[in-house]
Amino acid sequence: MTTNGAVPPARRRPAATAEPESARVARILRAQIVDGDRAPGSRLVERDLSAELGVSRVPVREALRSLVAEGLAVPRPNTWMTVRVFTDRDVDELTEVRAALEPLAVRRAAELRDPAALRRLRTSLGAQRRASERGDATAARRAAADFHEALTAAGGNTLLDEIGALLSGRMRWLLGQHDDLVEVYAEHEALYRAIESGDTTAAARLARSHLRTSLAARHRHRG
Amino acid sequence: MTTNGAVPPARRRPAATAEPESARVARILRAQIVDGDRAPGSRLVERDLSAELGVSRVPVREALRSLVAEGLAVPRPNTWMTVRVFTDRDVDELTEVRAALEPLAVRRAAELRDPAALRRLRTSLGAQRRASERGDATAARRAAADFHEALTAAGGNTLLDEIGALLSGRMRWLLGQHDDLVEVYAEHEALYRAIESGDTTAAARLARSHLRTSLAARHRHRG
DNA sequence: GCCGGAAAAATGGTATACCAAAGTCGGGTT
DNA sequence: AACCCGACTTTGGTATACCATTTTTCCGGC
Repeated sequence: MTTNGAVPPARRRPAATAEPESARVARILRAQIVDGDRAPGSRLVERDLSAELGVSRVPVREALRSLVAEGLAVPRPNTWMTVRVFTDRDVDELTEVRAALEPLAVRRAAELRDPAALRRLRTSLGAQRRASERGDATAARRAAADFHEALTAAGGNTLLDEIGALLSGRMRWLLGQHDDLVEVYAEHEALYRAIESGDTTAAARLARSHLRTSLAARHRHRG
Repeated sequence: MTTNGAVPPARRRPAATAEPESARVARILRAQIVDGDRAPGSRLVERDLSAELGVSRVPVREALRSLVAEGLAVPRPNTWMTVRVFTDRDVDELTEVRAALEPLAVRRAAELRDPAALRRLRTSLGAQRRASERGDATAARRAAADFHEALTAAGGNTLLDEIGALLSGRMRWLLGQHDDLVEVYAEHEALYRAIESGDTTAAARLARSHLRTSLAARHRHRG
């Protein structure tokens, strides 16, 4: 049911297979979900997605599993999955977990001050600044999410980073909910400076206040 | 290459399919790994496992993905996975994360005091007591791990519970490393009592000291 | 005997086709 | 209008085949 109706044995990727199809599919679907192209609650049907993306069911299955793990898709036994509908409670839970983990990661980052990690932080920070200056909300959100991922990575704790990956999808969705990009940027920059200067106390404190700010922004937006 | 050499079209599950095969396979492999039946570093080959467990490659793949997510298997691009070899650093990282999350879960559990959650805690606690009294180390470890999972669930935070599931495999492995079951049981019991009585402060404090104890036990064991 | 590289085997990734069980949905009945 | 039942849909599973890459084996040169 792919696009071929005449090609005999089918000649696929003639070149390098750097990234597995499943990863590519996951990336596409993830982007569509966090960008709102796929409405919360809408169906995610394996066969349909296979046809849409021109791959077989196998990689689609794998991709959907990943999305479930990231909390972006909700499976129901023997039926189609749906795009997750986030509730206020989900946000509260995410905030609670972030409040426990981010100060930890940030403190360790300020202790380590790993050059490569700092560089990565600077890169996403710069992208975020440029994007928010030219009013590109999507790019700014993406960069802000990148910054958060760079942050958990900078803590040097692989496990913490793994959990960060688990939270990544939710974070990107959350970032998509409020649009005070300038405020977010300012706080990220302050956070970066505290880390760069090795001020562990200030870094942890800023991480906590950053969390309060985003929570306040959300409440403001929802009345 | 399965086990059939004569069975014509193959007759599968004739009965209820309550649990997906992939989940069953994952459960089997997980148990084998944490119980040490599969040596750290040993190969996990899809085709071989398919044949061994009498299922096709698909559910085996899914199961292996789960194990990777739980940190019990390590994938290498385009080749077989291996059973994870845990290092001291892995333990330190796990401890760091647990130190951030468990006091949180335990404090919330003491606030909520949900009857069903308390019941579940009591159940695993009782199983742990009985197992350690009769010297059944494997059962005691299993019960101790169950207790920990019940603990994260008792916090009422779904996301926290999800992360708990992610750490579950590592936790079970870690529990398998030290054998002072009686000490672990005593601390779990104290923790339970603090939660049941709603003493949030004591609960959080006990969670932290429990962590210190298990870390000390490990150092003792490794000189 | 040892080393390095070519050939062979192993292995994951993907595609197709089918089947059975469970869930969904719509229409008819009361 | 609520309910029940049957047809359709969809997932989960199995079997088979093929390719590309990696791993292993083995053989000849040094």
